[in-house]
Amino acid sequence: MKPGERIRADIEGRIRSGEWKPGDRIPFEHELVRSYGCSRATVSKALEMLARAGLIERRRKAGSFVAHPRVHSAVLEVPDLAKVVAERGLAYRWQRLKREVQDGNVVVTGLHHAGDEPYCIEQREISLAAVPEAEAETFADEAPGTWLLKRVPWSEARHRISAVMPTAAEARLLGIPRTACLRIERWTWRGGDPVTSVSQLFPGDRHDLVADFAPGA
Amino acid sequence: MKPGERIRADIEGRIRSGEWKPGDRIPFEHELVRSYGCSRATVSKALEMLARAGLIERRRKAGSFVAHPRVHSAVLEVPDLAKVVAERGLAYRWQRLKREVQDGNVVVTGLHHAGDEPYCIEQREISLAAVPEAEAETFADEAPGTWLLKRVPWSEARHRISAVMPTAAEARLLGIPRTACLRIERWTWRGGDPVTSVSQLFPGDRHDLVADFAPGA
DNA sequence: CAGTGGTCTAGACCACGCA
DNA sequence: GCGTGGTCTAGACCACTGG
Repeated sequence: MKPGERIRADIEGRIRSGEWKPGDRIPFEHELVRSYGCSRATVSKALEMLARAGLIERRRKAGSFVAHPRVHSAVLEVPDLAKVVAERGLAYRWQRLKREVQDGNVVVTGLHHAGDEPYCIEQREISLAAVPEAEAETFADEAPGTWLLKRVPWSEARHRISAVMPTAAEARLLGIPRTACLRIERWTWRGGDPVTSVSQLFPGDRHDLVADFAPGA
Repeated sequence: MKPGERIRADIEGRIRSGEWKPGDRIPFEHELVRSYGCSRATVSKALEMLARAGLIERRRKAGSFVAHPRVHSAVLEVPDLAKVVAERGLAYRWQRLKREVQDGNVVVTGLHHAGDEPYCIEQREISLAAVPEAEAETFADEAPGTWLLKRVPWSEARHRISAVMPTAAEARLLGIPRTACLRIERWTWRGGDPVTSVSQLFPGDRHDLVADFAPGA
């Protein structure tokens, strides 16, 4: 095992095992340099990785300390619907219901189907200022999310997840009684300018979100 | 500005602006060493930070490339309920409803209140194998989540978020009609051994989850 | 098999923050 | 002040992998 990796694994193990508890100071860099017989850059890099992973906090003059666990944070994956449906072994289909232009946005409404059943109602706005090519696009055959993925580079996003009752019209579209639905809203910007926003509505019994959290992994 | 930071900001800017698109190769390390007039370690560290942030991918022999954006991932914060309630300017209160021991687990059911209204039903199991001190704890005055935070070191967790209809009994406890609720379930392990699991049920109109995503931030 | 990134050494100066 | 981590230089060897 490489020296840096060994140092990192050693310390991480002592933290995860509980041998070193939140708040404890871990050895100074120069002490680790001596005990592991390697250069300071190597030790420093190992500690930096642990700090990035959130396992330790580093303070000048004071040293490095085992961090107190964050209350709870997790990486939430909001995957491509076509992929989710395919992984369940069902046929995926996009059905556009409406497309119009309003206030400089293309507004598209449609249904994602899994097998023969409706799976999600999507309402999306795309800013023509940010994505002028959207003007010429019908979104009849391809969901706007999939289309956008190919064109839009890196961006920032905010998600909001809530539980709502569907309106009568929404329940009819989804082919379900008026029962709890999961709503995922997402707003996307690039450089502060809005790119797109989307609201997706899922029958509560057919969709959920899973988020894993393994610090340092 | 420090050299490493400048290199990083430069490249990040070109990616975020769209000047360098997903799939584009960025200059080799040795080219950046020449053009910025600094050491390879500095360049390497800057690129490594960008790689960790997910903005670039590095491949031996081939070079470093602007990454294709992940479909959607976001950091979901699942904060302490007492804190959430306090931030809304409401009084927080925990009310234990039941505590029993079953199959080596302490099972606690209770209500989180915001102001004078019920805010969340919590059902929790705590493994006595992982947390033996829980045996002596009544959880009458302190919610088990808060209590655990102080005692349990680093752990892994999985979250599941779904929309459900409350049972009649749940609706009565929450003081709401039978309308959509958000359910958050969380399973926690340490070193592969289960520590605790919890199911929280919120009235859909009183709680939602927000997750931000700014790659590299 | 040549060139890339991955990792390492052995030094150095600096900025911060506690005393 | 002074010791800590933060950052940097100028080298070096190695492992992987694409051409």
